[in-house]
Amino acid sequence: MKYKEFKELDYARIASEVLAFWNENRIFEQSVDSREGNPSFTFYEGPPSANGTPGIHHVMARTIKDIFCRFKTLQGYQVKRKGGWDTHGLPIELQVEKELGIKKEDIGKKISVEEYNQKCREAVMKFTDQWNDLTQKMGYWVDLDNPYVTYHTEYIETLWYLLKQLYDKGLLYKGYTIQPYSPGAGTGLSSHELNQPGTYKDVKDTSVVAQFKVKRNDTSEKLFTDDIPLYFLAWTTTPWTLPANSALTVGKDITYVLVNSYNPYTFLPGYFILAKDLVGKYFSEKAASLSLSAYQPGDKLIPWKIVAEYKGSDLKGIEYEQLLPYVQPDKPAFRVIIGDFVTTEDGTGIVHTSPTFGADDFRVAQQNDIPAILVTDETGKQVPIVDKQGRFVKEITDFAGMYVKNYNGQDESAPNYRTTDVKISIKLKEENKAFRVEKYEHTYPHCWRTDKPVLYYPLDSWFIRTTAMKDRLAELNKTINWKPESTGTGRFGNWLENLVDWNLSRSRFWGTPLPIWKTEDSTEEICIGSLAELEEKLMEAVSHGKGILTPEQLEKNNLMILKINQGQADLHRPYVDDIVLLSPGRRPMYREPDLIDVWFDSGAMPYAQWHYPFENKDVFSKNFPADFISEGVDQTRGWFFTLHAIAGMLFDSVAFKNVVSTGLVLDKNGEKMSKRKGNVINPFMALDKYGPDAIRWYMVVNAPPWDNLRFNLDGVTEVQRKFFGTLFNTYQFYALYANLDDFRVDETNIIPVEKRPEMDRWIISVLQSLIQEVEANYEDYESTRSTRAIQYFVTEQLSNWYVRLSRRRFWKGEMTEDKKAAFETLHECLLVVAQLMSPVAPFFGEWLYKNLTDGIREKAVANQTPLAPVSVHLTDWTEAELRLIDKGLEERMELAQRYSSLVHSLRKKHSIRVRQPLSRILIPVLAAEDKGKIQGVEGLILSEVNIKKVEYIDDTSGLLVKKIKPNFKKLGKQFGPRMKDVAALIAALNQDEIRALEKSGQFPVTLGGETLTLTLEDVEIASEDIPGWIVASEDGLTVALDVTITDELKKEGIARDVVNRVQNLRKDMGLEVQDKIKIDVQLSDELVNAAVEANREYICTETQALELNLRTHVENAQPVEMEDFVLNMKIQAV
RNA sequence: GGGCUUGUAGCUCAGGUGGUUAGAGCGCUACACUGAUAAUGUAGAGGUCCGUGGUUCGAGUCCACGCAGGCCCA
Repeated sequence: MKYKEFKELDYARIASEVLAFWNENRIFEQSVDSREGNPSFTFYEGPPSANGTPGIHHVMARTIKDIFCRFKTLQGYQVKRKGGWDTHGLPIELQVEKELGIKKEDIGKKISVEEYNQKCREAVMKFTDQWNDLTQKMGYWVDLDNPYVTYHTEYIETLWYLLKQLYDKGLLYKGYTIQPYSPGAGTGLSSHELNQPGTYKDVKDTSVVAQFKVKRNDTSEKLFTDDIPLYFLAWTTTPWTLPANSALTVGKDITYVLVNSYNPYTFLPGYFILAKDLVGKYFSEKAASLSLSAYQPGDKLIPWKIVAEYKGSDLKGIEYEQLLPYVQPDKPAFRVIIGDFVTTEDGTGIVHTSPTFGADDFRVAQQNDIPAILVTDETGKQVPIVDKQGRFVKEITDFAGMYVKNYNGQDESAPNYRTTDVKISIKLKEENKAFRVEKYEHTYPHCWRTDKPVLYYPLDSWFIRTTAMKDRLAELNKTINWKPESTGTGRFGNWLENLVDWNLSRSRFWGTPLPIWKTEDSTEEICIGSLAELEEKLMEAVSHGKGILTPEQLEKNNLMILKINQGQADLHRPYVDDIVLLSPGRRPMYREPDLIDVWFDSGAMPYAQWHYPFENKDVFSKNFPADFISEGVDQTRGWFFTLHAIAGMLFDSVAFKNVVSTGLVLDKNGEKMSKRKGNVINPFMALDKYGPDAIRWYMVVNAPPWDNLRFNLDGVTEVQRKFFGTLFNTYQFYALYANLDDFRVDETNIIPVEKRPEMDRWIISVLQSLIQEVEANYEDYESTRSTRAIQYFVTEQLSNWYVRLSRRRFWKGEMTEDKKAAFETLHECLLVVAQLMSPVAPFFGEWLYKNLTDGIREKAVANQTPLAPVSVHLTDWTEAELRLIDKGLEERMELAQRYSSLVHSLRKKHSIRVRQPLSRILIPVLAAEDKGKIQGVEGLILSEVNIKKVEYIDDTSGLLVKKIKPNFKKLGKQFGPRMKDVAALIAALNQDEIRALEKSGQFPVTLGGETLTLTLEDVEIASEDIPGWIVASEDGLTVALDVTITDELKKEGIARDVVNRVQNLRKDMGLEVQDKIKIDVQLSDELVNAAVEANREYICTETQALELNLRTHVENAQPVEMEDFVLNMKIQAV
């Protein structure tokens, strides 16, 4: 059986053939099954949502996932990869709304919740086919036959189990969150709704700089100098929130000043505290020089003076008197706290903080244990001082019942119309509590349905008390290996440090319902943790509920019991909403209407994918935590966090040990891909046109995966040409000559590496180093470094050096030991490359492996050798054989490459073509060992650059001109500031002095009267010149070339030219490599004739010519352009 | 506004712990080489290493402050 040869490299064909092979032989399944009993390597698949079409960035993310799973499989681990689908959530709901042409409030009215959810269920798997197609075509191995699906009842049951665990630990509670709220519409607004065009409008609001009077006590005493009162100045554009003030927030590093002046409305004296940068806004420059004591009430210019300066951190903890004391909080409040959101852009640098009416305020208050100002409503609930219609509650006596904004449609143009903000401002002015009141124009969000300003308002929500476990979560995070590290320590770590409770509630329809039932007065509640528990409670409700529950409720409960028994329970809305349970006090309990955040769904996949703990306990325990996960960096606070939080809180464990967060895929100009810009790259087109391997390889080799990738199809073409093209050609070369010789590698009869020629030992040595490097980098999740190393090896070392210099060995003569060694060496290199590359380029790696080994499979199977597996993905990782690494040899080969390059450059400079042989080069050697090294590769250099011999010249020849340079690294440390002088001294040494230094190893110099002894280590000496020769020199290597062309050399050059032209003619005639020919040359001038005559044998062997005749006239001869003449010749096949 | 991140040739990227001519590939120009090659070699053109300060004998590299892009969050 011959090695397969190919006309051209057809990426798409390779991909489709290999894919068919995998599917037919279930290679993926085998790659998992064949590792049964081995240690497992656990990977978690972050579930994609199949309601959208996959993009090119999914190819990126999945390539990274695939690489390490395949690599670990090669290493012998069993790597199960359960696929999954994320099926709940807002994007799906919005898409369905759009399809049906309805809005959120229509659900339950125009369409029943039941029908609506049915639509969502259908929509969510809409593009599953496309996703499966992509998975196949890109070669992503993941188990899609048994995926986990987040809307399945088993999945939800596990979620309920987990929620109940949290509930029982006291980590699930109901509280407030600040959300945009429209009193007019009576509903909260999602960020999506807030981003509708036209919601942000320019409005003029009354803004107030309020005076908060400092309480004089131990903490604040340092600020006082006399008995004049001190005030914090804080600015707000929403004066109606001032009765709800419970703290003032300052910036830690902002500078504040204490200004002595007077209130412009009451003319009373005071010290005012505000940010230094903003003094000019409130105190006139013209008044700065006026005397404070000369001030008369009513004066236009109010004198002022800065008397002290503080950092924000100095002010922390200082207490002040409540500004509008209508409602008292239940905990200590009214003090200065530190917040990261304070600026000195506008206002006073001190932020009025009311936890009920601002998200920042709420968060910073929570972090500092500042209570909100709340009142108790008629049902006994704690509520804010503004009700859901937008009116002040009765406790705000002076303003009770007033709308904080114009929500009741008052005529604003009426002559005595005053906004509530204005009324509050007047009160503050009168009470010496306002320092400035003015209109302020700014943009503010408005409800897109009512056109009224939005309020930021606290709404009921369920929270997971992540703050309770904050420290533990941060600690666990430190044990995770993040790639890149900064995402873990910075983006994720910093965020964990400032963690707030996880708001779990969503007021939607399609999602996992919160399994909590409550009595109407909230005094009794229950959290359900399993179907069994639900059934038990249902039975209880049914058997004791007569007369308490309505007949309809009882019937629905019965229906649910039936469904549970039939294994057909649907835990979605509206069915769960129909369930009414009984409390221990025998009162009806209704479900809390919220759904949970979809991120909880996906964060719970380690447990829910196995329906833990109801099933698969053993599978779970073997596969938790994950060894490896990978997703986009935008998941840091999404999936990465929810995985981490749930595992940390419930299992006191990390959820994953290694994580690669990938960057974004941008277009070639670094812009985000978007349909609008039309710069989106269709992944299916890209995979079809360029093949999956080139796309995958490009994505990895181009830049580390955590950097953003500028996806440029030209780059893919380059990878095709440069890497795959070269590798393909190298294989083709091997196949061509192996087939000619009918050669086949026999694993049981291989020439030991030690017995192969130096060239072979070199590439084998380099290959072992490559294996080490690639393995270490894969281990470290540095796939980019692995691919770069492989690419360098293939293009530079294997193809461009080993094959290029070894070609003759492959096509010359009969099968000899040397030829066999060459075949075996090249085979070995290609085989290892096939395996090393296979995690990244799984199709091409497979193709290469099979082409190299299919012909010897039977024998390999019979002998149970390493090549027995039918697929590269079933092979065992090739271990680097350290004994085969010969660093000395690698170093020598590098010398050969560098010297060759230098000689090439000399030839170029003097326009002497490489086919023209030259007699000699001179290489200066300063040390005997250098000479030895070069001699080892002398032959290679000579044949590469077409030179007859090397002559070495050493120091004693006296021919060398040397250059000396200080060793800055060493001397710099020693001499520091005097380094420049030392450098000058060294540069000034003459040839004799350098020689003296070299000879004795030391040389005295004087620096500023001090005698120093220079040693050889203090300097670098190189020979740079040989007088009278043409010389090239680079990085310490020097070579000189003798450019004399004797007649003899000239003739040889002509002969080589003849060979070249004959070869070209053969090619043109379409002859095969092994075809024999006959050459007739028409006599020409004497030199040419002599050249052909003298090199007859050489020409014949090179060109496979059986005879070469010089004739005075050749019929039908072809004129052939030579260097500086035309030769007529004829070639015939024989 | 905050956290993280990026900025080096026309393009894509390398440049441990600071050390004296800042590199590679692609692209461009010219010449050469080639019986595996869609390759390859040599040379040329192409750099304010984002800017400004600082530390240092010495900064692409360290520090500070900016500028510009990106992501996440407000």
